[in-house]
Amino acid sequence: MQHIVSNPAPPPPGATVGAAASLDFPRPLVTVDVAIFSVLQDALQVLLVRRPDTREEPFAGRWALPGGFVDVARDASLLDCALRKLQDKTGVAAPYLEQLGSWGDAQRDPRGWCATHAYFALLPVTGPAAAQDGWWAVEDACRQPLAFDHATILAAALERLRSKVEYTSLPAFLLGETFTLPALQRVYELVLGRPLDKSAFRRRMLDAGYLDEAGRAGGTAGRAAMHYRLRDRSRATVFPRGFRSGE
Amino acid sequence: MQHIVSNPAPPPPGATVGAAASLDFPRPLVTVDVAIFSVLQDALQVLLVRRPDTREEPFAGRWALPGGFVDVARDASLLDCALRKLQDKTGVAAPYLEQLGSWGDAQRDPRGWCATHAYFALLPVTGPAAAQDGWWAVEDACRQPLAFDHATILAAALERLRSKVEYTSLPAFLLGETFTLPALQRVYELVLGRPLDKSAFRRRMLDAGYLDEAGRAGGTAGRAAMHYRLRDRSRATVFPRGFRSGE
DNA sequence: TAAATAGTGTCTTTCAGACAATATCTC
DNA sequence: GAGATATTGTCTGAAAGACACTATTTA
Repeated sequence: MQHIVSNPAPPPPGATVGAAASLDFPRPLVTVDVAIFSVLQDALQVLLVRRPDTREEPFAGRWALPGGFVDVARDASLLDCALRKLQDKTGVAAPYLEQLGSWGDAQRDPRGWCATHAYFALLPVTGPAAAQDGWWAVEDACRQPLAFDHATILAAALERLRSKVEYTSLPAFLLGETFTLPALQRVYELVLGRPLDKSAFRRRMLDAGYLDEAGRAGGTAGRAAMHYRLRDRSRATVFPRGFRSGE
Repeated sequence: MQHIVSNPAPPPPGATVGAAASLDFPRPLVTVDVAIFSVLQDALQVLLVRRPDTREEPFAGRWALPGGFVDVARDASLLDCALRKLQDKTGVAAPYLEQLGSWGDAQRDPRGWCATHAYFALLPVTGPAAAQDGWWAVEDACRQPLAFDHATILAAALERLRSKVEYTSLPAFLLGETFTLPALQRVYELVLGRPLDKSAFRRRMLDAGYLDEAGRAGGTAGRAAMHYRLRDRSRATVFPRGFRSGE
């Protein structure tokens, strides 16, 4: 049961030459899409873009996740492609970025068989970028009719995010360089949609040993909170258990 | 998820059909690979295939994960493509199959920019299929030099499997239609590489409520064990906690 | 009846949630 | 000092590991 792949068909765009006769078959379209999350106005938000409004574009004028075709000349890898999209839309170079999954079939894009590679990114948004439109509270974004199967992808991204927030340090990537434990707890609560116990929360974060103290800062009313910073921004910390074990 | 299905024309390779001028650019190669796991001879094994030994094939003669190009004419989706590969190699139609991730860059395939979509499958192997060569104990397979970046993919598959075995019912898909709790525990131990406590294990499995009794059967020495069957073969069960919480 | 394997009971430890108490900040 | 917020301490209940015990089968 050896499986020889050779499918005599019209030459693909960009087909190579020489001995590569067996590569002469139709290739799917290849795209990357990114679900970019942040916390703005005390809510979890996602960045959407409008599809170009030209006649020949599919889903013209619809809202969509940022993304587009892989450019084999510019993108060294799928990850690089995702980083490029992210840089284009947000100016952020190195956020938390994780591969979510792939969706590929003959139907999802009217232009032909297309496989998309979805990533999700977490980043803090500050200053003018926060005013940029395109930020949607996630509940609103989910109610919106999105281009392609982006509603499915967004739902999967949210599900993954909410699931991982139960047992990882992911929410820390939604905050800036330093942050307080109460602020972090608030983000956890926003994503999870339920309140957490203060004492248990602190124990969890501190015992995990993934935070470094970064000085005390005042400013608001009440006692000044200790600031912390991530010991390692390159990866999330996995806690030994999730919140509220059973239930 | 309203989804406009209109596929006006097959991907025009090189052609400029109507307004589709923007599709006229080089496309990556698109493949699917599957890490197929089973338990044979009291060990976790993975199925490898030999790359064709012809001169013009990359990695000729090397061992590799089963896989190959997506065939846009035959495969309705990436998942269908994975199922086809699986059917070809094992004859099994509906095993546990999960998407693992994508690896795509300009370097991994000498034939050009290539994105692969990796899946992993769990299935029981019985009768003659067990004699088929290509089954490798996972430790041996990992030591083998594999084609492409399949060593990376196999390592990721193993990591995912081992990680999920800590808190899901995945190992049950490595066994046949019915099985005993001692047999199931043995599979957990094989995958995890450490012994588990009998009492705690049974409590866990039974409390999760994902098993149905399937009659008692004797045969071997000692007391006859109760057989069980999965209540729902379409999805794995997630336990509220993992084994040995901290540590 | 002995050996082998399946299945149960119960004690202990661990740890997360609840919640009360204390500390420190601004005004 | 009052109000607001941060931080700590202690109790309690649930659940997993440890391990000894009981049950049922074959030889």
